Amino acid sequence: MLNFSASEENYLKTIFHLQTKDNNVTTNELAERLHTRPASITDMMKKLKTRKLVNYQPYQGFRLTLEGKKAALNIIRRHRLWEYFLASKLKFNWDEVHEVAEQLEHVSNKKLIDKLDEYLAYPKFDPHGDPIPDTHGKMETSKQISLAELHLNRRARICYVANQSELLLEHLHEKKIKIGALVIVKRKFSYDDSLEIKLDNKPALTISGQLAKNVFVRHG
Amino acid sequence: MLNFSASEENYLKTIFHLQTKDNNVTTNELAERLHTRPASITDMMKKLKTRKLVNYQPYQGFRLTLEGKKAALNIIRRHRLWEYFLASKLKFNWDEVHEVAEQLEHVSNKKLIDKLDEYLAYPKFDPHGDPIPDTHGKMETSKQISLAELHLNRRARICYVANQSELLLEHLHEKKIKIGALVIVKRKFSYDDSLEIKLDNKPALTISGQLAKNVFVRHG
DNA sequence: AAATAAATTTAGACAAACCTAAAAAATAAC
DNA sequence: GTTATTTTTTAGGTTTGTCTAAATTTATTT
Ligand SMILES: [Mn+2]
Ligand SMILES: [Mn+2]
Ligand SMILES: [Mn+2]
Ligand SMILES: [Mn+2]
Repeated sequence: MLNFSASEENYLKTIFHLQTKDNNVTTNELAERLHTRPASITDMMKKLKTRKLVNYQPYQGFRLTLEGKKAALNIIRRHRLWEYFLASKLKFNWDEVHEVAEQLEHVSNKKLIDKLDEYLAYPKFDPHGDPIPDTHGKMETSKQISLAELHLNRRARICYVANQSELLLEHLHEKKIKIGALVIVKRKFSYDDSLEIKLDNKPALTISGQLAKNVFVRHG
Repeated sequence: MLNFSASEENYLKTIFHLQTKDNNVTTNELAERLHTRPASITDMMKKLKTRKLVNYQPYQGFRLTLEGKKAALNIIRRHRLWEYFLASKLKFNWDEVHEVAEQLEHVSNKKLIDKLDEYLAYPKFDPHGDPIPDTHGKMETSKQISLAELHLNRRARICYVANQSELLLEHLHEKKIKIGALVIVKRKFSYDDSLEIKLDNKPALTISGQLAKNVFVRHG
């Protein structure tokens, strides 16, 4: 595994998070996410291309090569292991760990990370409910469950919406419920199966049992 | 506490280690220690001077201001706490921790370090026997003892030589025993009070009881 | 299909932290 | 007290990663 600068690592990691099966990442998208200017993205893409970490053709966007993906998973592994350490050992709140892990993830020493993993007893998920890649880049693809099935106080992420009718999508928009949001079920009312949930740590809101059955999450 | 770049932190820390009560640090000395060129040192001293972290007059060498010393102690605190963590929690060997701590020390987040300190139960010495500064920069000034008094297998550092006769100094030179070296007593022979010691983890050597009584160390 | 707008790339600069080679100052040797 | 040596500084470059402004390409409107 080669060595990357902190900047290169942040680019690789962020491209990984933005790219999907069928869509390349665009220059503006990445610039916004990294709080830099589009010109800087182009500069770095040229560099990462010569290092064979991204596939990139001018004006066509870019995506990680296999090499690039391996590197990104390694950085994500470090980030999430440190987040787990901060929460479980140092008693940080789960919403304070990200900022610190952003720095710790760039300390590159394989033995350090593997020993940390061992010390933490090989955790499978970070404090946000995101899966932690192992040494080989493999990670849990926790099965999807509906919000109705999610246990109380377990963090999960919204990943899918079933039965995507106009009305349902509109309703989700109203309630500001989005794919990728962090969700915690705080109370369950068996009277009508309604739920009190928290989204991205914002004030609680109540949703109907019907809605809960159509919103799917991963890891709870 | 202001924010420093990793480079600035390395300069500050190293000046702290090199400066003594009466001697300023010289350009060449620092360049050699940091594996850079003298010209780079001059560049950085100008910069640190404008930031009021060092006192520096061209050609006169330099030393830390009070501000600079405070900053340096903070970096040393981080370095040694991480070394302690790596050795005590992650089961690194004591001679592997320094390299990793060189990277971790630059992660600057006060809460992280204070929580780490708490988690480690406020250790007073790092795995090399060097004292760990507390939040205010205070640290143990472990009392000096002679090598003859040092317990078996306890790490200590040579800090002083009593009765500095020509012969003694020459003898120390022969045996390559230097101030600052890490020393561990591996065996004690009561027959003649001679000791078998290890210096800086190199092959063991034997020294006489007379020599041991005149070489002083801190922390065992 | 032309015109307009948006996205992206290029050109040219800049700061941080290095470097080499030359000049200047301080020390040491005659 | 000159001369020679060592130390330090200055001058001028380089690399990495950023930026702004202008040019170019692609996408969207009419
Ligand atoms: Mn995170
Ligand atoms: Mn992150
Ligand atoms: Mn160390
Ligand atoms: Mn140490």
